[in-house]
Amino acid sequence: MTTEQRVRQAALELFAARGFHGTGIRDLAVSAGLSSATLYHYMGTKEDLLVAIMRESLTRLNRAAARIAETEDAQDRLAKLVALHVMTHAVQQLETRVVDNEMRALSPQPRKEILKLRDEYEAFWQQAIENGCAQRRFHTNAPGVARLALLEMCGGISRWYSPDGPLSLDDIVLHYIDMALGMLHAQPEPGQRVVNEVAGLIAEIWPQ
Amino acid sequence: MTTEQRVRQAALELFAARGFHGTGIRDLAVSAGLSSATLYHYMGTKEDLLVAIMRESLTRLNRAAARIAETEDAQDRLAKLVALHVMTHAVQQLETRVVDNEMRALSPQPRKEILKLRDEYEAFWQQAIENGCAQRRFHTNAPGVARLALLEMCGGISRWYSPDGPLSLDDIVLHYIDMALGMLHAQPEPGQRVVNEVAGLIAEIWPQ
DNA sequence: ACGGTTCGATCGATCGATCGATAGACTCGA
DNA sequence: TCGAGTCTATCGATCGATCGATCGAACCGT
Repeated sequence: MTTEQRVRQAALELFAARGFHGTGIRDLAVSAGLSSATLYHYMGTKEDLLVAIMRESLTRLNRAAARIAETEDAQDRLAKLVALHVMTHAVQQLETRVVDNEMRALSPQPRKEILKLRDEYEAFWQQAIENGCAQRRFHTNAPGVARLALLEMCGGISRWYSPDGPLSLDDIVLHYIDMALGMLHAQPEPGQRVVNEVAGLIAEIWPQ
Repeated sequence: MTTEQRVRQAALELFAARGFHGTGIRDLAVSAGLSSATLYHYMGTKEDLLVAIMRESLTRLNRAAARIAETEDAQDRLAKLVALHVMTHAVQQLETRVVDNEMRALSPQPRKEILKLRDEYEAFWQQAIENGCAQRRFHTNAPGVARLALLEMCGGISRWYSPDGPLSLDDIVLHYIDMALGMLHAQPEPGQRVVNEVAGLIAEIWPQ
């Protein structure tokens, strides 16, 4: 791992655990194994570091969502979005926690950029829900409320998921798909096929 | 409004908007219309202020949930919990944002106390869900996952609700009840009666 | 000897918290 | 009624610590 990656990783862990304002430059330095001065050889300001973390996370999410948006079948498409959101919020837990909680720490200019990326992502959900409603596969009078409720429900997993829990991530994802389709009064969806597909997509977009 | 209440209100607004670590003593003082020294005549440490806000919010929530727990009918009981959670997270938006986001700012001792209150509250949900499953009114293989998903879904409203939105709060609550029962594959529940009941309960426990 | 890395020392600003002082309101014995 | 003593509320000044950030000098592989 390069030094820059170590800095990034340290920032990710500390921002997720203590928040942006709760993390000092010296904390970052200790965690990355550098002096606080050397830190500045690899990054700009502390805020630049935060923005870079958020930008990368949201950009990848959007890339994945754009691929999923090609799916024709309404249930499949929503199920894939749910799987993507739940799996990334579980596995890329630190990134998503930072994205979801530290938006307010951004100054106006970067905030605008990051908000645009987030809105772009939410639009994929809105389209998927409205598409399903138009096809009479989903039934809700308030697709906007449904979108917000779905996103909060699926994203919340980043607050509690642990790989050591009693259920496998696949099982959890299947439950979420079931609950999401239930929320929209849609026919249930077998699911495991969808989970496998999305897992492949994630492996492609979040390489290691 | 007493000075102490003004301090509390200023802290509530600033902690919710900028976070605990993002709020300085001098910010609090300006917002409360006092000098930073006078602030300490009305409060202990900054953390004491945070703990007091969290404790009051969670204590009230538990008092309301305990009353709802007396409800026999499973659908009614869950619908009431949903209504309570959604309405408080919408109306007492600042309090609930602070409770949900600033837990990590607490030092170990107060955190223990606050976590206990939160666990107490979540137990009411767990019991309501398991009770419904035992009566074959709800259908899920993972009541624990359902509880977490429901709480995140219902609590997320504190991130976006505004009284100026297109839907009335009552309508939103009805949608949430519908979605929650859908998630558990339960029979739908008329609902408005439940909303009115819970609104009365809230008015009793959060007086103004 | 050169360029990419590293760091100790330090900058001015701000942090949470405390100090002593002061002004006013109330209490109570003379 | 007066004055001494007490209590509450308030603030300017300031404490030591830490904040984010910068500097010049030293290090090191080539």
